Amino acid sequence: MARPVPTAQIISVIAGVTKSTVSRALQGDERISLETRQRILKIAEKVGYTPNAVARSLTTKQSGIIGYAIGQTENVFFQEQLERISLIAHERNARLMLFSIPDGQNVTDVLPVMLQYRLDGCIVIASVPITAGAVEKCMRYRMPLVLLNRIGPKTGASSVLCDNVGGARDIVRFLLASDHSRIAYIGGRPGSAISQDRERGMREAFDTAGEKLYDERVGHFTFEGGRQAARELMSTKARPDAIFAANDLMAFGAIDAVKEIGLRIPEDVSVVGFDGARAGAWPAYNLTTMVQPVESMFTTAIEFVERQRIEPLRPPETVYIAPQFLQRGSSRLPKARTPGFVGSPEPIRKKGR
Amino acid sequence: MARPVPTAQIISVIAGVTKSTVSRALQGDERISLETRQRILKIAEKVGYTPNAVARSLTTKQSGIIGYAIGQTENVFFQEQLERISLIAHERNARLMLFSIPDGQNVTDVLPVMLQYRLDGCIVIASVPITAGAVEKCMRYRMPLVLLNRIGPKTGASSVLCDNVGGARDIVRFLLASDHSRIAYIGGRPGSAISQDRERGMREAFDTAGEKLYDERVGHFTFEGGRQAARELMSTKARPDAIFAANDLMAFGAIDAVKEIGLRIPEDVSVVGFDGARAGAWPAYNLTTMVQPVESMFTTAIEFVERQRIEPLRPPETVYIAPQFLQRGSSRLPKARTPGFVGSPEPIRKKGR
DNA sequence: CTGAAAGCGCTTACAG
DNA sequence: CTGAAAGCGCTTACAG
Repeated sequence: MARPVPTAQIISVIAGVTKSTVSRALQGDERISLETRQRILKIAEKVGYTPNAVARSLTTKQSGIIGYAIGQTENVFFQEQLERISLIAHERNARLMLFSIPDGQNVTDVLPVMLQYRLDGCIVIASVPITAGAVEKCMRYRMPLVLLNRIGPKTGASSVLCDNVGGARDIVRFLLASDHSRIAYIGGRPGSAISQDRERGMREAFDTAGEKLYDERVGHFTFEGGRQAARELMSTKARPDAIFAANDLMAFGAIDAVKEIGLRIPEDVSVVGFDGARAGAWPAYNLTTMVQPVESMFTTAIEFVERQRIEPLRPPETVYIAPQFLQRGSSRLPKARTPGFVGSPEPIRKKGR
Repeated sequence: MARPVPTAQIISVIAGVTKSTVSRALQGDERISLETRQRILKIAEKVGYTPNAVARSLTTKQSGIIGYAIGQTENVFFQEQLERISLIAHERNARLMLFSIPDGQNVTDVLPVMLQYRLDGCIVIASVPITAGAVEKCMRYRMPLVLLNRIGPKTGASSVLCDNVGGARDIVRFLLASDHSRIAYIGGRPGSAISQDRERGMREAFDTAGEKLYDERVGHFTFEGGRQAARELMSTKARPDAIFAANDLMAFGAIDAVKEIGLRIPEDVSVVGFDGARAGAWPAYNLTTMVQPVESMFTTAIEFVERQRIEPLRPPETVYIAPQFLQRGSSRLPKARTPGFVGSPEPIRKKGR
């Protein structure tokens, strides 16, 4: 009943070999005779042996655990993806340890715990503040750090970004190509890197096209922010005929605001977001958006952790991955197919900027 | 530059004591003289020492890690809460290791990994299937198992549940008290425990009141299911004047369906959900709902893990925690305040049923 | 093909 | 008040 949890030691006794042999056999080491290996496997199976990962970690100096730091943000996009992300990690033989950073705190506050567990690395989403000191400490402890959607302070951390600049640019190009002439923009949190990148892409697209942004507001990436912004935008005499919100959450708020005023989407105004949040698929929103390539972003992040672990002197890397345009019903179709605009570019990767 | 990660060993050398003393000093052991303790603390600080939790786990046989198994469900309610949940865990000095169970798999499929890490326990949300075999294996490995929102197979796992029966009952009572006479119900996934509990509460309330359920459909807990169900319900000659959906996601779908038909909420029909999902706060939904007491549910789950670890022979426990009614705009107000209905019961706990 | 030994970095009875 | 020693359950050069 209360029999002890089986160890390699007891298997070795049963098999009449040493635990070295058991350890090797369990790892499928070819140097152990097939006969012995099979015998040991069988015994392990029978006693219900499960290797102790803690002990293994101690000797191999690999925990097999990657930290994943999420922030207390209202924009739950990356939380929505968590099951996917966790699955991707497990497929790559990594476990995810979750760290939730409360508002007002930053990575430094949980760093001690991360370090204690000797994590193989840590992935930090954009909404979590990080300091140069934290990056340095991670380097000292050789814990690879991968930042999502932003470049870190000091060059000690790798970065995996959605191509926010390019994505925003494509959205504006799409809106222009679909005969919108009064395009308004709702920006995110002014300080944030994502916000700045998306805004830059947006402006570049207008410049390139020789067109002008019609109006703009700041929505702080929140639902209410987007709602309020849209309310203001739509209350002018000559209303915009398109709203590009820097994230989906604000776009949802904007759509609700537009409907509250009694206007129709997309007949009176097109609304486009950025992210690919779930609720965008709901009929109430049916949101045209630029989908972040979560799958490849996360796979890449884990690869970065892995590489850095194997090759500690390898310099940190940065990669941009193209988002995918998803056209739904919240935006007007182009009157005529404009060959200039490519709807859904292949998700290509580009190094550097 | 490439200086090694400091250990208790090197601190002991610097301090001129043994590592036993260092270990004790760092734990604040009163038996070590204050002078020595402070000296060691200072040195630890200076060299940037971080204890190795892996090594500690090996000796203490406590990993400090709790598994958290989530399913591949469309209903992201518990995913939305993940940052809260992770925070609660950290506050109680536990780390969360995430396990994502793909559709069609169950806990058994990830159990080996959970066991390998010698988790202090594992919390499993209701959407993840679990077998009696898995429960047994956890017991053999003395890994406490806590099930959320359902009772496990065999009595080897503890359970923490939202009082789904009582919550559903209160919703029906509320609807009856607010002068609805044709109340329809959209059920969840027929096989699921949550679904059955909520349905039972619903029926009990009608029986007790001597009233009858007007109509019903099955929505499988999905957005589309709720939408389709509502579409059908509302296309009858004498439409329901209230819809109670067994979860918020279906309620969202139902609301969209109702609006698509051109009807108003709550004037033409009240819609009430169950869960307390974020989107319920958005103006598009503004959903009256029964909020699951996530905070206390999770705190309790961690406490259960903790207790069972300390006292392995302690029998598994089951607790029901009252949800909290949240009235928003999707439901009609009672014509007259009915003293019979208590809107927001205090979140009380009751043992057993 | 297998074993004996050392070691990973801690903690904790047992002494003194 | 502190130390010497054993042990947690593995892995992995080094031998043979």
